[in-house]
Amino acid sequence: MRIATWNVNSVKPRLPRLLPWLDQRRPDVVCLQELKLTEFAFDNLIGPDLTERGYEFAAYGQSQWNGVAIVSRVGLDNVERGFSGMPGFPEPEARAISADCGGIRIHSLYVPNGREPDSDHYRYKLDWLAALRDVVAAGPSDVTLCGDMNIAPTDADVFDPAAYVGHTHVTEPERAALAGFGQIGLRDVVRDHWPTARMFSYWDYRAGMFHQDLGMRIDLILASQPVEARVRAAWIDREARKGKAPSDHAPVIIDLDSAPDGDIGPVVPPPSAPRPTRGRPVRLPQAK
DNA sequence: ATGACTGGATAGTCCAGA
Repeated sequence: MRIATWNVNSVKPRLPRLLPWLDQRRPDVVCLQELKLTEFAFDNLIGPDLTERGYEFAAYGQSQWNGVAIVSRVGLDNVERGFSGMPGFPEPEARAISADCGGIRIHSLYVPNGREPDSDHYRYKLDWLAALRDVVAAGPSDVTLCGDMNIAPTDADVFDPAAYVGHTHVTEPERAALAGFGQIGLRDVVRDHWPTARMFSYWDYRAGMFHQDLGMRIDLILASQPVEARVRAAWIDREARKGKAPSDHAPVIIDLDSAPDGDIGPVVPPPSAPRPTRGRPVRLPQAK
Protein backbone atom coordinates (compact mmCIF):
# COMPACT_ATOMS: atom_id res chain seq x y z
CA MET A 1 0.00 0.00 0.00
CA ARG A 2 1.33 3.40 -1.03
CA ILE A 3 0.40 6.40 1.13
CA ALA A 4 1.19 9.95 0.02
CA THR A 5 0.67 13.45 1.38
CA TRP A 6 0.84 16.69 -0.58
CA ASN A 7 0.19 20.31 0.23
CA VAL A 8 -1.00 21.35 -3.22
CA ASN A 9 -1.37 25.10 -2.50
CA SER A 10 -4.88 25.26 -3.99
CA VAL A 11 -6.46 22.41 -5.93
CA LYS A 12 -7.86 24.45 -8.79
CA PRO A 13 -4.64 25.76 -10.37
CA ARG A 14 -2.89 22.48 -9.47
CA LEU A 15 -5.16 20.13 -11.44
CA PRO A 16 -2.74 19.93 -14.40
CA ARG A 17 -0.07 18.73 -11.95
CA LEU A 18 -2.20 16.66 -9.58
CA LEU A 19 -3.97 14.36 -12.03
CA PRO A 20 -0.85 13.32 -14.00
CA TRP A 21 0.96 12.80 -10.68
CA LEU A 22 -1.82 10.45 -9.50
CA ASP A 23 -1.45 8.48 -12.73
CA GLN A 24 2.33 8.38 -12.44
CA ARG A 25 2.76 7.48 -8.76
CA ARG A 26 -0.53 5.63 -8.33
CA PRO A 27 -0.83 6.10 -4.56
CA ASP A 28 -3.49 4.08 -2.75
CA VAL A 29 -4.15 6.83 -0.21
CA VAL A 30 -3.48 10.53 -0.76
CA CYS A 31 -3.74 13.17 1.93
CA LEU A 32 -4.13 16.65 0.47
CA GLN A 33 -3.74 20.01 2.18
CA GLU A 34 -4.46 23.65 1.28
CA LEU A 35 -7.40 22.86 -0.97
CA LYS A 36 -8.61 26.49 -0.80
CA LEU A 37 -12.04 25.18 -1.80
CA THR A 38 -15.32 24.24 -0.17
CA GLU A 39 -16.22 20.55 -0.12
CA PHE A 40 -18.89 21.25 -2.71
CA ALA A 41 -16.37 22.93 -5.03
CA PHE A 42 -13.83 20.14 -4.46
CA ASP A 43 -16.35 17.47 -5.37
CA ASN A 44 -17.39 19.33 -8.50
CA LEU A 45 -13.87 20.16 -9.60
CA ILE A 46 -12.13 16.84 -9.13
CA GLY A 47 -14.71 14.27 -7.99
CA PRO A 48 -15.30 12.70 -11.42
CA ASP A 49 -11.54 12.51 -12.10
CA LEU A 50 -11.02 10.67 -8.81
CA THR A 51 -13.99 8.34 -9.25
CA GLU A 52 -12.78 7.46 -12.74
CA ARG A 53 -9.45 6.40 -11.20
CA GLY A 54 -11.15 4.18 -8.62
CA TYR A 55 -10.82 6.52 -5.67
CA GLU A 56 -13.25 7.42 -2.92
CA PHE A 57 -12.68 10.80 -1.30
CA ALA A 58 -13.72 13.01 1.57
CA ALA A 59 -12.88 16.68 1.94
CA TYR A 60 -13.14 19.21 4.75
CA GLY A 61 -12.99 22.55 3.03
CA GLN A 62 -13.72 26.23 3.28
CA SER A 63 -13.47 28.99 0.73
CA GLN A 64 -10.18 30.85 0.27
CA TRP A 65 -8.01 29.25 2.97
CA ASN A 66 -7.05 25.87 4.40
CA GLY A 67 -8.91 22.73 3.36
CA VAL A 68 -7.84 19.07 3.66
CA ALA A 69 -8.90 15.83 2.00
CA ILE A 70 -8.31 12.10 1.98
CA VAL A 71 -8.45 10.21 -1.30
CA SER A 72 -8.38 6.40 -1.09
CA ARG A 73 -8.84 3.29 -3.15
CA VAL A 74 -8.38 0.96 -0.15
CA GLY A 75 -11.50 2.02 1.71
CA LEU A 76 -12.60 5.25 3.36
CA ASP A 77 -14.61 4.63 6.52
CA ASN A 78 -15.52 6.53 9.69
CA VAL A 79 -14.60 9.91 8.23
CA GLU A 80 -14.16 12.62 10.87
CA ARG A 81 -13.82 16.31 9.98
CA GLY A 82 -11.74 18.12 12.58
CA PHE A 83 -11.07 16.29 15.83
CA SER A 84 -12.42 16.22 19.38
CA GLY A 85 -11.29 19.32 21.24
CA MET A 86 -9.83 20.99 18.14
CA PRO A 87 -9.19 24.68 18.90
CA GLY A 88 -10.37 27.41 16.50
CA PHE A 89 -9.00 30.84 15.64
CA PRO A 90 -11.48 31.58 17.05
CA GLU A 91 -13.78 29.62 14.74
CA PRO A 92 -12.88 26.05 13.70
CA GLU A 93 -10.75 25.90 10.55
CA ALA A 94 -10.64 23.13 7.93
CA ARG A 95 -7.25 21.74 8.89
CA ALA A 96 -7.82 18.10 9.83
CA ILE A 97 -9.71 15.13 8.45
CA SER A 98 -9.27 11.46 9.33
CA ALA A 99 -10.58 8.13 8.11
CA ASP A 100 -9.92 4.38 8.21
CA CYS A 101 -8.14 3.36 5.01
CA GLY A 102 -6.76 -0.14 4.50
CA GLY A 103 -6.86 -0.88 8.23
CA ILE A 104 -4.99 2.28 9.27
CA ARG A 105 -6.39 5.43 10.88
CA ILE A 106 -5.12 8.07 8.45
CA HIS A 107 -5.06 11.78 9.33
CA SER A 108 -4.60 14.53 6.73
CA LEU A 109 -3.35 17.60 8.58
CA TYR A 110 -2.63 21.22 7.83
CA VAL A 111 -1.12 22.52 11.07
CA PRO A 112 -1.60 26.26 11.71
CA ASN A 113 1.36 28.31 10.48
CA GLY A 114 2.04 30.22 13.69
CA ARG A 115 2.95 33.43 11.84
CA GLU A 116 5.18 35.06 14.50
CA PRO A 117 6.61 33.47 17.67
CA ASP A 118 4.50 34.32 20.74
CA SER A 119 1.64 35.67 18.62
CA ASP A 120 -1.98 34.58 19.10
CA HIS A 121 -1.61 32.43 16.02
CA TYR A 122 1.53 30.79 17.43
CA ARG A 123 -0.28 29.89 20.66
CA TYR A 124 -3.16 28.55 18.56
CA LYS A 125 -0.67 26.32 16.71
CA LEU A 126 0.71 24.88 19.97
CA ASP A 127 -2.76 24.37 21.46
CA TRP A 128 -3.95 22.72 18.26
CA LEU A 129 -1.05 20.25 18.30
CA ALA A 130 -1.56 19.44 22.00
CA ALA A 131 -5.24 18.69 21.41
CA LEU A 132 -4.41 16.52 18.41
CA ARG A 133 -1.88 14.57 20.43
CA ASP A 134 -4.51 13.77 23.06
CA VAL A 135 -6.86 12.47 20.37
CA VAL A 136 -4.18 10.32 18.72
CA ALA A 137 -3.02 8.93 22.09
CA ALA A 138 -6.57 7.75 22.81
CA GLY A 139 -7.11 6.38 19.30
CA PRO A 140 -6.30 3.21 17.33
CA SER A 141 -2.83 1.65 17.52
CA ASP A 142 -2.38 1.60 13.73
CA VAL A 143 -2.29 5.29 12.94
CA THR A 144 -0.53 7.60 10.50
CA LEU A 145 -0.40 11.40 10.64
CA CYS A 146 0.21 12.85 7.20
CA GLY A 147 0.56 16.46 6.27
CA ASP A 148 2.03 19.88 6.45
CA MET A 149 3.14 20.09 10.07
CA ASN A 150 4.63 23.57 9.60
CA ILE A 151 7.52 22.52 11.88
CA ALA A 152 11.02 21.44 10.87
CA PRO A 153 11.79 18.65 13.37
CA THR A 154 15.52 19.48 13.75
CA ASP A 155 18.14 21.89 12.43
CA ALA A 156 19.04 19.23 9.84
CA ASP A 157 15.61 19.86 8.30
CA VAL A 158 16.30 23.46 7.24
CA PHE A 159 18.90 24.68 4.74
CA ASP A 160 20.52 26.97 7.31
CA PRO A 161 19.40 27.24 10.94
CA ALA A 162 20.83 30.77 11.11
CA ALA A 163 18.37 31.94 8.46
CA TYR A 164 15.42 30.96 10.65
CA VAL A 165 16.42 32.53 13.96
CA GLY A 166 13.41 34.40 15.31
CA HIS A 167 11.02 32.66 12.91
CA THR A 168 8.35 30.07 13.47
CA HIS A 169 8.75 26.42 12.36
CA VAL A 170 12.02 25.94 14.25
CA THR A 171 11.35 27.18 17.79
CA GLU A 172 11.81 24.91 20.78
CA PRO A 173 8.12 24.92 21.82
CA GLU A 174 7.05 23.93 18.30
CA ARG A 175 9.64 21.15 18.17
CA ALA A 176 8.55 20.01 21.63
CA ALA A 177 4.94 19.86 20.41
CA LEU A 178 6.04 17.69 17.51
CA ALA A 179 8.16 15.52 19.80
CA GLY A 180 4.97 14.93 21.81
CA PHE A 181 3.86 12.59 19.05
CA GLY A 182 7.11 10.68 19.48
CA GLN A 183 6.29 10.27 23.14
CA ILE A 184 3.10 8.42 22.21
CA GLY A 185 5.01 6.11 19.89
CA LEU A 186 4.91 7.80 16.51
CA ARG A 187 7.99 7.87 14.27
CA ASP A 188 9.12 10.29 11.55
CA VAL A 189 9.18 7.67 8.81
CA VAL A 190 11.15 9.51 6.12
CA ARG A 191 13.89 10.65 8.51
CA ASP A 192 14.14 7.16 10.01
CA HIS A 193 14.82 5.77 6.54
CA TRP A 194 17.29 8.51 5.55
CA PRO A 195 19.05 9.46 8.80
CA THR A 196 21.66 11.79 7.32
CA ALA A 197 20.20 12.91 3.99
CA ARG A 198 19.61 16.54 3.07
CA MET A 199 15.86 16.44 2.37
CA PHE A 200 13.35 19.24 2.02
CA SER A 201 9.64 19.25 1.19
CA TYR A 202 9.01 22.99 0.90
CA TRP A 203 10.89 25.68 -1.02
CA ASP A 204 9.79 29.32 -1.16
CA TYR A 205 8.66 30.34 -4.64
CA ARG A 206 10.81 33.47 -4.43
CA ALA A 207 14.48 34.17 -5.08
CA GLY A 208 15.24 30.85 -6.79
CA MET A 209 15.11 28.99 -3.49
CA PHE A 210 14.15 25.68 -5.11
CA HIS A 211 16.83 25.92 -7.76
CA GLN A 212 19.47 26.37 -5.07
CA ASP A 213 17.85 23.65 -2.93
CA LEU A 214 17.26 26.03 -0.03
CA GLY A 215 14.21 24.63 1.72
CA MET A 216 12.70 23.06 4.80
CA ARG A 217 11.34 19.59 5.62
CA ILE A 218 7.97 20.39 7.17
CA ASP A 219 5.70 17.87 5.41
CA LEU A 220 5.88 14.70 7.44
CA ILE A 221 4.46 11.22 7.78
CA LEU A 222 4.37 10.16 11.42
CA ALA A 223 3.49 6.50 11.88
CA SER A 224 2.84 4.30 14.89
CA GLN A 225 5.20 1.36 15.38
CA PRO A 226 2.95 -1.28 13.75
CA VAL A 227 2.81 0.86 10.61
CA GLU A 228 6.48 1.86 10.70
CA ALA A 229 7.44 -1.82 10.82
CA ARG A 230 5.74 -2.30 7.44
CA VAL A 231 7.56 0.54 5.62
CA ARG A 232 9.53 -0.59 2.56
CA ALA A 233 10.23 2.83 1.03
CA ALA A 234 9.91 6.43 2.20
CA TRP A 235 10.85 9.48 0.18
CA ILE A 236 10.07 13.02 -0.91
CA ASP A 237 8.91 13.33 -4.51
CA ARG A 238 11.06 16.30 -5.48
CA GLU A 239 10.21 15.85 -9.17
CA ALA A 240 6.74 17.22 -8.47
CA ARG A 241 8.22 20.56 -7.37
CA LYS A 242 9.85 21.08 -10.80
CA GLY A 243 8.33 22.39 -14.00
CA LYS A 244 5.34 24.54 -14.77
CA ALA A 245 2.99 25.81 -12.07
CA PRO A 246 4.13 23.58 -9.20
CA SER A 247 2.96 23.73 -5.61
CA ASP A 248 5.63 25.16 -3.31
CA HIS A 249 5.52 21.79 -1.47
CA ALA A 250 6.58 18.36 -2.74
CA PRO A 251 4.65 15.18 -1.99
CA VAL A 252 5.90 12.71 0.63
CA ILE A 253 5.40 9.03 -0.18
CA ILE A 254 5.69 5.79 1.79
CA ASP A 255 5.19 2.19 0.66
CA LEU A 256 4.00 -0.46 3.09
CA ASP A 257 4.63 -4.20 2.75
CA SER A 258 5.37 -4.48 -0.96
CA ALA A 259 6.53 -2.85 -4.14
CA PRO A 260 3.96 -0.48 -5.59
CA ASP A 261 2.31 -0.78 -8.99
CA GLY A 262 3.11 2.87 -9.75
CA ASP A 263 6.32 4.55 -10.81
CA ILE A 264 8.63 4.48 -7.81
CA GLY A 265 10.60 7.54 -8.91
CA PRO A 266 14.05 8.61 -7.73
CA VAL A 267 13.71 7.28 -4.21
CA VAL A 268 17.27 7.86 -3.13
CA PRO A 269 18.03 11.39 -2.00
CA PRO A 270 21.66 12.51 -2.05
CA PRO A 271 23.25 10.97 1.07
CA SER A 272 25.02 14.17 1.97
CA ALA A 273 25.34 16.25 5.07
CA PRO A 274 23.81 19.73 4.89
CA ARG A 275 25.80 21.81 2.44
CA PRO A 276 27.72 24.78 3.75
CA THR A 277 26.39 27.95 2.18
CA ARG A 278 28.97 29.51 -0.10
CA GLY A 279 29.77 33.19 0.33
CA ARG A 280 27.32 35.38 2.21
CA PRO A 281 24.64 33.78 4.35
CA VAL A 282 21.34 33.35 2.52
CA ARG A 283 18.51 35.40 3.94
CA LEU A 284 14.93 34.32 3.70
CA PRO A 285 12.90 36.25 1.13
CA GLN A 286 11.08 39.04 2.92
CA ALA A 287 7.47 40.07 2.47
CA LYS A 288 7.10 43.59 1.09
C1' DA B 1 17.59 23.64 -17.25
C1' DT B 2 14.78 22.27 -11.52
C1' DG B 3 15.27 28.67 -13.45
C1' DA B 4 14.42 33.32 -10.05
C1' DC B 5 6.50 34.20 -6.04
C1' DT B 6 1.68 32.46 -6.00
C1' DG B 7 -3.32 32.19 -4.95
C1' DG B 8 -7.74 34.13 -3.54
C1' DA B 9 -10.83 37.86 -3.18
C1' DT B 10 -11.47 41.97 -5.09
C1' DA B 11 -11.71 45.82 -8.32
C1' DG B 12 -6.64 48.46 -6.15
C1' DT B 13 -4.23 46.24 -3.88
C1' DC B 14 -4.03 43.30 0.26
C1' DC B 15 -3.56 39.17 3.06
C1' DA B 16 -1.49 34.78 3.80
C1' DG B 17 1.88 31.66 3.09
C1' DA B 18 6.66 29.75 5.90
